[in-house]
Formats: sequence, C-alpha cells, structure tokens
Amino acid sequence: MAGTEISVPPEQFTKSKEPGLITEKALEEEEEGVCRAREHPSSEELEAESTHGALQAKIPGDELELLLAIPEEGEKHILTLQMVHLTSEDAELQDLAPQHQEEVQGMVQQAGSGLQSLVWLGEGSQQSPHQCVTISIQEEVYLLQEVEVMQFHVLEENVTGASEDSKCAVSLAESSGSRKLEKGQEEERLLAEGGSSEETEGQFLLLEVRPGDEERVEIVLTISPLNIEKPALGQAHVEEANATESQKKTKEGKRTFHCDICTFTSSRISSLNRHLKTHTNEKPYTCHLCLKAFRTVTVLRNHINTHTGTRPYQCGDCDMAFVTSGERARHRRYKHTHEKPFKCSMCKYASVEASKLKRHIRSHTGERPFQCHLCSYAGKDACKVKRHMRTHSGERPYECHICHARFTQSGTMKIHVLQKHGENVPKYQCPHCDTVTARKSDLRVHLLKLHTYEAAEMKCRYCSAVFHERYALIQHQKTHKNEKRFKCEHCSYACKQERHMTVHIRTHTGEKPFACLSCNRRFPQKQLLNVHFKKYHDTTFVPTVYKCPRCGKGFTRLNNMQRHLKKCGSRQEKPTTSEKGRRTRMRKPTNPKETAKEDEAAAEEASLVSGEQYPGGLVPIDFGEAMAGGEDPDEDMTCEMILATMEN
DNA sequence: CAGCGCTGCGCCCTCTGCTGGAGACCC
DNA sequence: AGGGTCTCCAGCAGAGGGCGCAGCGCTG
Repeated sequence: MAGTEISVPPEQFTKSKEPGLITEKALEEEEEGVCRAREHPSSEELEAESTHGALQAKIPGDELELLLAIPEEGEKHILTLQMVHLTSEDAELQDLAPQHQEEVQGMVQQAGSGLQSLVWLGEGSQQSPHQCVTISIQEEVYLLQEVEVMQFHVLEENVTGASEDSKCAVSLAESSGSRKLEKGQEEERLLAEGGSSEETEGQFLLLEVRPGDEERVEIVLTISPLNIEKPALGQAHVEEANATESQKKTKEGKRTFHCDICTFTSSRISSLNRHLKTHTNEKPYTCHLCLKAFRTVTVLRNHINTHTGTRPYQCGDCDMAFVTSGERARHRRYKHTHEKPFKCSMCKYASVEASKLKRHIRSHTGERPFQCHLCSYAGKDACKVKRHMRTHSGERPYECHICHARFTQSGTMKIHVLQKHGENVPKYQCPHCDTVTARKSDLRVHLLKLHTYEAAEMKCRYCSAVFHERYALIQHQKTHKNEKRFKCEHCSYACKQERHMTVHIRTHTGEKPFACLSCNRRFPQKQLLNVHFKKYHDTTFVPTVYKCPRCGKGFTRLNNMQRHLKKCGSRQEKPTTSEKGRRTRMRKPTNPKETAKEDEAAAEEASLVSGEQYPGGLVPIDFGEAMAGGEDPDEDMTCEMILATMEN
C-alpha cells in the first residue's frame, strides 16, 4: 500500500477540462519561437489540417517542428504517429539520423501514408542509423490543449510483433500549436541510464525508463510547457525507491501522489488511497444476492441494481433507463443528441466515444494488435479474434429455428432465414438485363462479369460480329440458336449442332471409330455399338416392348407404337412391368425447359428419321434416346430397316 | 467518504462486402 | 458427355453502433 508523493509540475498528468485553460502567456511564449499556437484556426486551415492529418512535421535544417492541428472548441482529435523502422534502404533517414545524433533526440518523420512518426535517436543511433530506437506514438485521444498520456511502443530494428514491443507511456503537454522539440545529449544519456531528462533552451523534456520483464523497458516521456519549472524527476524516483511516503512540494506548493505499483498519480491522497485498493483484492462490500464482492459501496449499489432491475436514470426522450447517469448521458448522445465529439483527423468519421475513434483509427493505420494464437490472423479488436476463433473450433452458435441449420455468424443465419424461409424476399434487379439476384453482392458479380466494358473485342463464335460487353455477345449468339449453321459440304444435310455434323460426315467417309470388344465389329456411332453389345453379348438384356392396347402388337419404340395406334384408333397403353428397367428413358420431363429441349430433339429426330434431308432416304442412326433402344447393330442399315428389325 | 460525471475497456450486435464451393444451365 | 459459365449460398472478415461495467477526477 505504498504510495509515493513526488513533485512534478502541476500541469503534468492533469487534463484540463476546458480548452480555454491554456494560458495566454504560454501561447505567447510559444509564439516566440518554440511553440506557435493559434486560438482558432480558419476554416481553410482546418481543412488543410484535415487533409494532412492532425499534425505535421517539418525539419528545417537541424530543427524539428511538430505542428499540431488545433481543433474547434469541444472537438477531440486523434494524433497518430506511425512506426518507423530504419533500414538500409532508408537513405533519407540515414542521411538524417547522424545529423541529428548530436542535436536531435526526437524527430517527427513524415510517413508516406500521411501519418507521422516520432523517431527517437537513442544511444544506438550513434553507432549506426540502423540501430536507432524508434518510438511510435500509435494513437491517443486528447484535447489538443491538454496534457495527455499517450501509449506507444519502442521498437528496435528487426523486432517484430507488437506484443514484443516495449510499451511506453508518454505525456505530451501543451499540444496546441507547433512545438520545437529541443534535444540534448543529456536526454540521450538519461534515456539510456533510465533517468530523466530535462529540456534544454527552456523546454522541459522528461524521460523515465523503467526496467520491466526480460525484454520490456518502460519509458515515461513527458514533454511539458515551457514555463514549467524543471523538476528533479530522477531524484524523485530515487527517493521513491527509498521512501515511499515521501512528499515533494512544487513551486506552487501543490503535491502529487504517485502509486508505486503503477504510473498512477493524483493530487489527492484520497484518490491515491482509493486507487491503491485496485491493486489489492480488498473488496469489503459483498452483494447479498450473488456474494460477489466490490471495492466501494457505490459499485455494490450499481451491481445490486442490475439484480433488481433498478435503473434510476431514465432517459427523458425514450423509455430507456440506466443504472448510472453516465450511461444515460452516453445513450442520449447515441440516440438523441447525436453529439459526436471525437472526430477523426484523417476522414470525416466522428464518434460518441473515444474508444470508437481509437478503433476507427486502426482502419487507417492497419494496426492489428489482437493476434490469433492458432494462425496468422490478427484483428483490430478482441471481438474479431473471438469471432475468428470459430473458424478453428468449428463452433456454430446460431441455429435456424425453422430448418435447424447452424451458422457461425448471426448475420449469415439472418440472411439464410430471410431468403430460405422468408416471404417477401428482397431481390436485386440488374439495371441492364432481366437478371434478378437474391443478394446485392451477387448482383455486383453479375454486373462485373456480364456488363463490364471489355477493352478486348469478343468475337461471336458463329459470325464475325464483335462485342465489348459479354452480355451483348451472349444475346447476339442466341440469335444463331435456331439456325442450322452446320452444313455438310458433301450433301445438302444441315444441322444445329456440330456433333451431329461430325456423325453425319462419317456416312461419307465410312469412318467407324467404335469397335466391339467381343466380336471386333466396328461402328460409326457409340450408340450403335451399345445396342449391338446388348443385343448380341448381354444375356440380361430385355428389350422394351410397347404393346398396342387394341391389337396387342408389340413395338420396341414408343413413337412407332403411337403411329400404329393412329391406325388402330385406340389409346396408348403403358409399358409392361418388364419394361420398367428402361422406363426412365421415357420419363416425362417436368422442367418446362427440359420439355422444350426434348421436343426439339424429337423434332430433329423426326426430321432425321423421315430422311427428308438425306439423298436416297438413307438415314444415319444417331443421337437421341428415342433411337438408342432400337437400333440394329448393322451400321449399313437404314433407319427404316433397323426399325423393321427391332419391331417384333 | 459518498456521490456525480466522465472515461476506457470489453463485449455483443448489425450491416456490409468479398470469396469460393456447389449445382444448374448452356453449348 | 463434358467443359464453361452463371447463380445461389454459406463462410468469413471489416467496420461501426450500442451498452455494461470498473475506475478515476472532482466536489460537497
């Protein structure tokens, strides 16, 4: 329970609640060359700041200026400084680094993305620019006129992985306006020694290095306003180690109490005492309903309210009520006032909470601090990693209440329920054609594939027409659909499909590519070979018989039986059960498209069977299931001869 | 010291968009 | 019969909204 009171300037670690708290004197001093501050930037300036980020870096000669955008009153901005890894390729840095080794301790490097980085040239930089320690102030939210604590990492060359980085706490004071960061060898020395550094030329710069676990070094870097009295921080920490209850008064007589266990400081001993309880398990207030213990009675009361449902803070604009007034205030900002004081300096995003802005900033920086321990995935917040872990565990926590299908994400299930079981399913109509998709993303794919202008010409496969849009090409090619585009060069035969022509050509060439493995007879068509094999080599083969219901005459082909029926004047009879094995061939298609397709095939077959396009009435036995069941294996027979053979 | 106001962190949720496999369709 | 294309659909991740809760500054 040891708390140490140390003496630090009163502004340090203190957040001013009002931007106006910055003193005119301080502003004047800044104007005098070290820091330049402006009370209210013009709109143009704000726009420029928005464009270039929250702060800009200028390195005029050996001097470094850190330009900070000044927000409008009440706004809070994120300052993001990006990590800089010095490599041998960083010629600019190589040139710069030695130059600043003597004089420059901190510098801000304008990164390519428009983000900024703070490079700390520590002791290592004296040996080689490659060994510079780079300090990246990742992000923090603060009123720009405020003193603020920032988190950043100290990275060494070739050290990868944020978890490996040393964490540092930085306090930046007097952020508004531009600041020239003064440097000195003393700071460098103190950084290395783990002590503190004071400003030179009137600027105070505090460094505090704390040894952590094996690979961690904690550095507390505090940059204070120019008019702040220099503290003896290094001494304070020596005293801290020896006398934990020691106190030091500042020039103004104010005291700061410092927690020995963490970096917490407070100007009130009561706050420190309350804070110290957070380092203990001391929780004297116990909930009588669940036996959970709490540190303060206020926390206990709020907790009990969660049991009882007591929500004393009612929103005046809706029915919502909350346990604490703070929750109500936040709710009102979200739902009613839409006040969003946290504004991103790199885009127009604004949020109710600072943590949301912080999270948003990661979408600019690409930072992914939450690593999956099973794969290389890293998320921008812990929740993403948790969701990602389902891909490893196979967990599917969301179940469709209708079909009980399970899903990894609630959104996926919602889409499923809507589109599989919903009645008013939203559809996405393509503006260029009749295509309707169930999902917007699919419409996008459709537009991309079919309606995107292609620089390369796409040629019609049937004619010389060319197109730059795939959809237009497909529509055009459909106009060729019913053409008998394939014409025999030896006779007047014409057909729609190339494979039909291939078969037909064999009637001219005499080619017989299909040989029977049992008797070595050869056939020009595969179907002829199949029929031959079944009839002469397959003992289990039972030919389909369609009987005329009137006279009982049998037929192997349905259409022949139907033709016979017209003469007999009776109706069609179903095939006998012995024909069941072959019945599937005669199924009536239920799909209208299939029906049309078969009708088309039947029509073509009829055309072929009639021999109207074949000189001498010779018809090649070909294509189509209607023919498959009854052809004679004799490749030289005409269709009529085959039918005559097969029919009874 | 209690209480208020506020902040930060974490969690859960929704919306959105991209991706790739499966199956239907077309040729 | 088989390959190419397209649509459907689930998986998955990015981004952000909203809220619960613990802790801290400040004040009476």
